[in-house]
Amino acid sequence: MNDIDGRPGASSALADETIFSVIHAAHALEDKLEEALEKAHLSMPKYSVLKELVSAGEALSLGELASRLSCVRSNMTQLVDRLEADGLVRRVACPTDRRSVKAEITEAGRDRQAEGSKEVTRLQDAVASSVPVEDRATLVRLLAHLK
Amino acid sequence: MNDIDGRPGASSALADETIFSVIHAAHALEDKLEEALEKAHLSMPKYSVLKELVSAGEALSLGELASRLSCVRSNMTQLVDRLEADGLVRRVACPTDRRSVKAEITEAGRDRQAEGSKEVTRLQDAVASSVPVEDRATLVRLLAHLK
DNA sequence: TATGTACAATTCATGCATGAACGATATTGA
DNA sequence: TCAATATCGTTCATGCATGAATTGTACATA
Repeated sequence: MNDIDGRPGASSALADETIFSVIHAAHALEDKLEEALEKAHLSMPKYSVLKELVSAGEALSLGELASRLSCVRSNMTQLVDRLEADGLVRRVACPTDRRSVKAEITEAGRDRQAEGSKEVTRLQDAVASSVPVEDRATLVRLLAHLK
Repeated sequence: MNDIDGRPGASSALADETIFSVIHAAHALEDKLEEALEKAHLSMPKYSVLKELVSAGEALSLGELASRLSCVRSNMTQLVDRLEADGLVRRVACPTDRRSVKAEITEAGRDRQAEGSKEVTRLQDAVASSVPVEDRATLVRLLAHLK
């Protein structure tokens, strides 16, 4: 006796506003993440770039970075501008393709990424442990589903 | 035998990147929503304001709108600027408090909100029906949890 | 009543995201 | 070889979000 309004699809305790609820919940999570990273003086986009550079283990072109972080190139241009101003990254010319510019992480960048990572891990643990054990498998499944 | 890395909290198939997965999934959902609303020539923030005004059934002060949509006032100032430029809303002076400005929806605004609502409902149904029946209760529970 | 405090909206600076237009360089194919 | 085409990064215009500073108004109380 759910599906009160009789619309097909809106059944079984899935409210009319589920989409907004999910988005809202994610935003709340995002805010927590931003808050945690702030302790390391980093924003999420900046942290993502540093993390990518560290895990790649080498300098990456701006286009490659944009592609890996799923954003447009012009965004990466600005982001790297800011990271460069912070001294966390530096632009280096690509020797094999003169159109391309690579972003190389600096020592300061490495340090900041490590600090950020600590904070992220802390939050990660807190959030993970707040998810009821019996719901974890479902969460993972839902996530895979909504890809 | 989960919890491979042995960190407390990071257990039972909850990967190290769960936070990012959730945020990423929500962003994907958000993109779909933006895409749907685009058919009604609306952005999510604009739609939210119109929806709030319709459901309130009366003009609301910018501060009230900001508070209901959980954003800062300066943001609402700009948003209403754009909505006003679109002819979907109009500013009216508050008779009882000369500091306050109310946003009143126009006829065009009402129409657009209705169009947007149709698109949102369509997407809502599609998403809802893509969530496995046996996972729905859990989803609702998780959402309530992450409030 | 005058004054200090609280509150409303705005403006400004900044960050982050997009897409269009552009110049420089690579690559392809006639 | 050289003209068309594709790709790379940048710039610019725009939207949306924040917080700080400002202006105008309301209100409490000394």
